[in-house]
Amino acid sequence: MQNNIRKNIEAKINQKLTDAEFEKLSEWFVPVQLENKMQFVTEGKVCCNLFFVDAGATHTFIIDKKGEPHTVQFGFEGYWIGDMYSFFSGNPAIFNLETLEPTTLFAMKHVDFEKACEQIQKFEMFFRILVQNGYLSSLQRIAKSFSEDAEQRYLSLIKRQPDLPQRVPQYLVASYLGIKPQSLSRIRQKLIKKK
Amino acid sequence: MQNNIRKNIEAKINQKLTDAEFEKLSEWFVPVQLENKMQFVTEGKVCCNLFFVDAGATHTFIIDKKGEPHTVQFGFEGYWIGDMYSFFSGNPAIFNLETLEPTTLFAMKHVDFEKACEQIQKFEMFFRILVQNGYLSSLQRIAKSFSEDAEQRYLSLIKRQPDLPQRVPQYLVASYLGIKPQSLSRIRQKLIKKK
DNA sequence: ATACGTTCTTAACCTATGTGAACGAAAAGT
DNA sequence: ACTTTTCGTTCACATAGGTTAAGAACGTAT
Repeated sequence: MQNNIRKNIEAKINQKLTDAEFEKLSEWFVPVQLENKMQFVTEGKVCCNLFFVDAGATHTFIIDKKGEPHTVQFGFEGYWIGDMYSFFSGNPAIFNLETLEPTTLFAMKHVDFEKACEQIQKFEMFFRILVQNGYLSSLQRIAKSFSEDAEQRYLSLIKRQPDLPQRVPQYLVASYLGIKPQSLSRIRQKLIKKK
Repeated sequence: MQNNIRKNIEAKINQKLTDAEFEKLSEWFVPVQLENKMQFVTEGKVCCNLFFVDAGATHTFIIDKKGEPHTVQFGFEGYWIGDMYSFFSGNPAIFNLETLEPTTLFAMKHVDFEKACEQIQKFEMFFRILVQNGYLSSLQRIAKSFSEDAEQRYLSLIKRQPDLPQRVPQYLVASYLGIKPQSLSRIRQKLIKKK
C-alpha cells in the first residue's frame, strides 16, 4: 500500500530498502483520504505531520496582510509536503495547505519521524537529501524571479510542468508566478498572437 | 582558533560539544584568509568546500543571461556559506561567492564533512537544522516577495539587519532586493521626505 | 593637490504589471 | 433545466520600477 513511498525513497537515495526496513517505515505512515478543497494545515496552528502525496494535488499558500492568498508550492503524486517549520519546531505553522483534487496522503507524525531517523539510517539520509534539494531549488527560484519577467517565468514553468495548466486553475498558476490572473491572461494572449 | 564554530554549533543544537568532539571537528576546518573582492566560488566550476565565516563579509550571486549580477544571500560572521549544490552533488556550482571585505573563512572539504557526519552525530544533527532553516527562510522570502513591494522589503530588511547599509554598498542591497540602484535611491528619498 | 574611477543621486521618459469593472463561459447547486 | 457562483477574458487607466543619461560625492592612486 505504501509502495509509492518505497519507490520514492529508493529513487532518491539510489539504494534499495530491505523488506524489514520498509515494514517498519510503513507502519509510521498513516493513509489520509481528503476531498477536494479541504484545508489540512492552517497558518497559526501547530501541525506536527509530514505528508507524502500518493495521489491527487495540493497547494501550499500564505495569506498576506491584505488577505490575498499566494501559492508558494504545488504538491502532486510523489511530493513530500507540509509545514516544515511547524513540523520541526512544534511552533504554529506559517503556511496553509489545501487539496486541489480528491487526494490520498500518507501522514507521518514528528515522533515517528524521529524514530524513523534513529532506526533507519537510510531514511535520515533520504530526508536530508530531500530538504537539501528543496533548499537549492528555492534559492534558484529566488534568483530567477529577479532576472526573469512574468512571461519568461510562465514559459519555463509550463516547460518544466507541461500538465500544470490542466491540473490547476489558472488563477493559481498566476498566484504561483507572483502575478494577477488578469496579467496571466494578457500574457497568454500575447503568446498566442506571437505564434 | 575555531572557537566561533564551536559556539555556533552548540547554539544551534542547544547542546554542548565534548572537547573530544570539538578536537576532531576542528581538524577538518582549514582557515582561509581572503582579501576584499576575491571570488572564491565560481559558477560552472566544481566547489566541494563548505565555508564558515569567521570574520568579514561575503555575498552569493548569480549572473543572468544579460550579464547582470544578482545577489541571493549575504554572509557575515557566523554564517555558513558555499554552493550547496556543488558541495553535495559534485557537479559544477550554480552560484558565485565573493568577499566584500577582507575575510577569514574556515573551509571544510566534502570528504571531511562526510567523516564528520558519520563520527559526530551532533554535527549531522546541526547540519540538518542548518539546511532546514535555510530552506524555510527562503520559502518565506519567496512568499514575501509576492506580497510586498520594494519599499516594504527594504524596510523589513534594514529592520532585520540594521547594520547592512554600513557594511555593503547600496547597489548590492538593491540587487538583493531585486531592484536597480536608482530605484533604491528613489525609495530612500521618498522615505526621507515622509518623515 | 590632481586626476581617475567608483558609487550615489536626480530627472525625464518608458514598460510591465496592478486595479477595477464588465462580460461571457463553464461549473456547481437546486 | 434553471439559477448561482466561479473562472477566464478584455479593456481603460494607474503605478512601481526600469532605462538612459548627467552630474555630484567620495575614495584612491599618482
